[in-house]
Amino acid sequence: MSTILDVAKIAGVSTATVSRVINSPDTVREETRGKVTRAMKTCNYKYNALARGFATKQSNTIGLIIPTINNPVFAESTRGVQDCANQKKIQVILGNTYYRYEQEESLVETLREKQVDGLIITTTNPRGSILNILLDEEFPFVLLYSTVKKGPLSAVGIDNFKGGYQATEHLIKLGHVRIGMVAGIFSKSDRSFHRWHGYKQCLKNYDIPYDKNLLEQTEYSLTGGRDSAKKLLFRPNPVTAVFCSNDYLALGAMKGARELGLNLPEDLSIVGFDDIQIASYVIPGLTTISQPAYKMGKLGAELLFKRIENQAKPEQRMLESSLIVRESTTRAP
Amino acid sequence: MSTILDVAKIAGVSTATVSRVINSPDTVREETRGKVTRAMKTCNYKYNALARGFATKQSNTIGLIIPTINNPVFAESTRGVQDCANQKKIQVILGNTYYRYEQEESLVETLREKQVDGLIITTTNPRGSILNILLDEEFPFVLLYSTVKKGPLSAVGIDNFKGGYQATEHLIKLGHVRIGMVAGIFSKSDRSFHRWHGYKQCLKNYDIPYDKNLLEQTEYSLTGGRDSAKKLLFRPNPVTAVFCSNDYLALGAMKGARELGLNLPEDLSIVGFDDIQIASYVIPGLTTISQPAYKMGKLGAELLFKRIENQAKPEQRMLESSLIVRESTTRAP
DNA sequence: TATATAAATGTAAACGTTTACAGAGGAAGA
DNA sequence: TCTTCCTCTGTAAACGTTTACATTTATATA
Repeated sequence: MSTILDVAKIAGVSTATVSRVINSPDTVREETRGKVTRAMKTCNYKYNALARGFATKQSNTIGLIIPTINNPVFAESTRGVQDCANQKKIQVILGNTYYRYEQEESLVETLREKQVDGLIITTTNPRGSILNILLDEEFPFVLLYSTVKKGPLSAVGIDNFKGGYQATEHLIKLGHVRIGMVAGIFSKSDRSFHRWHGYKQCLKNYDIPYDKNLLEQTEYSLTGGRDSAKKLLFRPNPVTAVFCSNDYLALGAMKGARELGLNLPEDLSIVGFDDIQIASYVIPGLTTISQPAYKMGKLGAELLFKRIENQAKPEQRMLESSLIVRESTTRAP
Repeated sequence: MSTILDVAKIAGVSTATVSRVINSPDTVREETRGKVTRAMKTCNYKYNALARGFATKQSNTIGLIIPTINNPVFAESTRGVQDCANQKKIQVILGNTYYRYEQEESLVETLREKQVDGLIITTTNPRGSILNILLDEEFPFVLLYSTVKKGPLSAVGIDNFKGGYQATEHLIKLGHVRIGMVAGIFSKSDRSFHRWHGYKQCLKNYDIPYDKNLLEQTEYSLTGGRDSAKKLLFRPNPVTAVFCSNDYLALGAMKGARELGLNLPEDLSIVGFDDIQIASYVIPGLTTISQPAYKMGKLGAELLFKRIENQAKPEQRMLESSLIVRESTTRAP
């Protein structure tokens, strides 16, 4: 592989000049520039961005840490991050934690060793120690799908409490009283925890006693949703509605209910969370809380770059989420 | 940030020794090793993998190029690649082409500048020039979801022709004659092209005349599937069954059919392709051709690493795909 | 104890850029 | 003509590792 030095020799200039035609062409005389570009062609020169990164201490690479790319919501925000980064000629290294905090820690470490310029993290545990370490060492990062609303760190998220509240209120207004919730494992997803809080608070505000037997916690998966829904339907005095902490759980719940011979939505109303694309294509269409995943990723990336570039102040951004009513919810029997 | 040199000074050894405790601890005396590790702690040493990459010309990074992470199939194989890579302490940089070949070319270039050790590509155009360039320059890469069956390049894929054939045969055996196909744009997806060939060949083998009006080509999306299905249903002498080139199209087609008031599967049988997770959770369950996406990613990565490590011979691997019959297909009316 | 061998460590160059600084040359102003 | 100021280019050090080779130290053998 040829280097800048080879090019320089062929063109009869110094390496500095070659570097300049690459990085700031306007500072070199047109004639010289021509010589250099021609020399590049003749020796089939390939730029070495790694060497540049080494020299400048800027890798032009960021790390993106998410629970799992399998979840369409995270896939969507990943696109947002990538699209924003690629515009700036920055690459993104992707890592899945599978909702395991140790994995998150080790990813952060590896990515920092790789000298990423910054990190975008959908954390599994906002009170974990890595975030503090990153803060202490003033390493640029921003939280995605964040539940933190203030403090010295950059974050973008939605109001999960409100989302949970809205979902529950919608069901209550349809006359439901036995409202179950299928949630993620709280220790693995703070978001789920906040949604549950919204659910609880809403019940309280409408004078419906909270029944802890109507909470099922499970892995974020279709099967998890299916099995949990079945459990809730087997309880004495079973639920007539469930609020699921995400759409995959909700889709699973639909399946579970049908496997028990129920008609949807007459026998069971279901609300999801996320508004993934497929939610509107399923029958009955899934009522859900929509959150702007792509935008979240894009905004997160923008925030990060601002932070990397001008040491901007950390800020938290709350995006709008909203209830989308489709056919999976109906009046209580 | 402290460097190996700082550590060396504190520990009273040379940088070579420090490097050795990092890379081959067993070659340094236990006592020295102790001194060094302690020195690392005291100055909070952080390893610089970028510098290493620069020195060794091995970035321990690979590039993964896919059409779009939005498609669950590609998300799944991305996981396969990542899981395999991370085991080897290798990171993966992800890039989406959005089915645009120029984007693919530019991604390859950028990633190579970043000195990735190899590439895994789900190409949009197997006859494009980049592949040949990569081959010429002996750059390690492997094709995923590949349609090439022989030649000097590494590739893993399934038999798309056979898949298309099986899907069609299934419909024919159910008595369908007016069988439409909703495919991707052939110039953007060779896979779709091969599936269509399988479809055509099968019709021929069963003496059903091929009607070019029953082919709809569209973007790979839910909306694309919906709109195309509607078009096919509005044809004179409309279809009683459609074979869709992927599950998203099929899910879209379901929606389209229902929007026209049809009952599924009685009025329209639908076959998809991919067997994405949601396919079995939808009502009616989607009959589809399953392909082992995770395995494909994993195998692709393994092949790549073998190639990087021991200059192994290129090889093509064909994985098994199979027809999964669910409820979305039934006898012709 | 002397020698041969093996194990542990050090020396210094190399990897391919960038960039602060210096220098050359030319134009413009006095 | 001399000075000043630009514009363009060159020089050389720096970035943080690795690694071939040389050297020292320890161990085994006679």
